[in-house]
Amino acid sequence: VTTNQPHRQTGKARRVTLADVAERAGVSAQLVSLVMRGRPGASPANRERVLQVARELGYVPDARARVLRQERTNLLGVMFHLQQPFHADLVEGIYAAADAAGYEVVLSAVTDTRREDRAIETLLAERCEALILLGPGTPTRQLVELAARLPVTVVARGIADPAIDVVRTADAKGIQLAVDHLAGLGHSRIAHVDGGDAPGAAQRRKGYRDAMRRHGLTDFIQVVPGGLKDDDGARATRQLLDSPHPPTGILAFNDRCATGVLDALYRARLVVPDDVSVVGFDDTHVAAFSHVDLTTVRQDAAVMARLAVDQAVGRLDADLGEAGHEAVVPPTLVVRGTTGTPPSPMN
Amino acid sequence: VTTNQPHRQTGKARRVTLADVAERAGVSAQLVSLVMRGRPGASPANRERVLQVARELGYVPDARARVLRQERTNLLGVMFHLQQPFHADLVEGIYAAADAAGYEVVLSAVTDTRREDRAIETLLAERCEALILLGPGTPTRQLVELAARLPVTVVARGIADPAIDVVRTADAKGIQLAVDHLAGLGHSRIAHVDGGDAPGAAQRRKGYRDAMRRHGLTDFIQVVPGGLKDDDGARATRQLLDSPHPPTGILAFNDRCATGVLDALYRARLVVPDDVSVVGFDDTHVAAFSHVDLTTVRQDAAVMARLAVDQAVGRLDADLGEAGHEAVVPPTLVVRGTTGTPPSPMN
DNA sequence: ATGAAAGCGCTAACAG
DNA sequence: CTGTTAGCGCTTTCAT
Repeated sequence: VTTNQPHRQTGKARRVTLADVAERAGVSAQLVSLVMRGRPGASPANRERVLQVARELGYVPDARARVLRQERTNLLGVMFHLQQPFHADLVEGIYAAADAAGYEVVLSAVTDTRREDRAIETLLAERCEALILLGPGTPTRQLVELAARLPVTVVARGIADPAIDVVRTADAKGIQLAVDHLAGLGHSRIAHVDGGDAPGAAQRRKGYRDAMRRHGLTDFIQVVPGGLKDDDGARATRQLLDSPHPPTGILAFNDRCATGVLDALYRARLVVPDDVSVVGFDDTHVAAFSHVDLTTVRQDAAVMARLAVDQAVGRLDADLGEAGHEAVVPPTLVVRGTTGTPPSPMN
Repeated sequence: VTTNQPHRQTGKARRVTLADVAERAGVSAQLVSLVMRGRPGASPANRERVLQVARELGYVPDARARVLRQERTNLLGVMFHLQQPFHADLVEGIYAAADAAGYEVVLSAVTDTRREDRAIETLLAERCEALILLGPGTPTRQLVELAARLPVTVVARGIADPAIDVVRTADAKGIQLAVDHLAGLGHSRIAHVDGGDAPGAAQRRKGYRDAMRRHGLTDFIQVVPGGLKDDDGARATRQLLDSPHPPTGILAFNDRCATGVLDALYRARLVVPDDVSVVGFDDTHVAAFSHVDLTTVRQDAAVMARLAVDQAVGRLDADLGEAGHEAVVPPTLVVRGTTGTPPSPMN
């Protein structure tokens, strides 16, 4: 039934409450509460009647009052970075997993003008029972303090503290896959444009060095300072091209960095993959863009999201004990069009 | 002060309340409330003392209880699509603008598994005073019903109903800029890969046709069915290349569609912009990726975000009257590397 | 400048 | 199956 009031109400318009529904339906408030939550304890006739009236009145239960009253809030707080495509994939998975576990998700974004501490504070104020932090840059010390208040799961960043649960990709393993792939194609001069102090960067550097050694390519190890953005990749690549023996293969810290690498190569009139092969990391949809067609190391967002929710819910519902849990998700290599055999097979 | 309890509390651990702070500080709860909100009415000594105790106890005010009690909630609900980069830009701007206007932002994402109606319902349950919906696909009829309950601002989709406020880019104007640009370079065969029934698609189609006529290119008008994704652009492009007189310029519905266009051209061994020029729409950071280097029509997310917040807040705080407001933001053309003079200047 | 009392909308615990 | 009572943590109103 459409209400025919003046169609713009003021912000102060009174909300339809549970009591309104009860009165109109001629039952107690308690009964309405049960019906709205889909709990047993109401006769079919009454249930039907209540739902009918609620619909008529446009009643929407007040989530805030509900949470205030309940012992448990069933709220999972998620902090994410708005400008990271990979976080969008994770949040999507978290919504699904939380739903399945019977939890609500409260989102709090980090932007240029809204820092992580602010985002976390909001989540605490909203009475979240546990926090899932995506790629936090907050110092470990502060995260540990936070974990003394409520369960904290960190995703996509390794934290070596037992107070905190972690879900991360096996970064070293991922970059090893990339090295194996290029070495298998016959590449020797394989360079790594790193991620500085970004989450996972240290592990990827180490994984790169180890893999190179395993392939007997110790002498060709070359790590240049990069970063998370395309500019970083482009800058690093120009530096690589200036060296006496430029690499025939480049492993970028992430996909975005890799696009910068591709651009710098392109501008230097080099052909990918004929002259130089390039591998990214993440498999964001940028990589899948057919125009970019980037060979990359794929992180499985859906699995990571589910594991993060499992850990948080596990702390809340079951008793996972005191020790911190670390879930390491194996990455996979997605071979696309930016990798091939090196120009001269024998160096 | 670090608490030295067993470091993982259970989910049922009691929260620190305002009353706890009051007791510990030896003052009334009311006084603590004033101090925490930074309102006048407390002596400097007491204020200092309360803040000190609050910090010691790790007290965080309960946003839900606060909202429940207050007449006004000062909450702005924002629905956005998690997988749309342009929405991320908008949300970022909305956070900033809301902050400046003294409002809190409640985020509700739309994903593959979480539909728009669910996202909106959550926002209502959270007691948001007004809603800002980014690129909603929800039928106009339902949006109008919603607007009978609370102020609704729709961003990036034109709604022709006075009940709803709208902020949108001047889509027709944007595509006209693109046509002007290509025509100015000497192009005649300029085709448009459209967006079907996506928000703004109809306006862009019309803008394209009008602009072509103005340039005396009526005979060259060619609209092919496209879509929002790169696959759509690639498919449409293959269709264009099959025609007897393929275009020398292609206007894609958006940046992502344009990357598909670029890919199809590339695979057909055509050189951009020497053989064909391509223009996108949105100026998402994909476009700015130096590797893609796409000439595109830029929508100003920051301005649109501020206008959306202004409209919502205007409805709440001031009285903007009953009429729906429509803010149309002028787009700008960003010329990059995918456009140039056509292969044969004449014809 | 400070305190006491009431109540926001809801659900938990109990009584019928 | 239904109704009553109390109270979640906070802010408002009124009194001091």
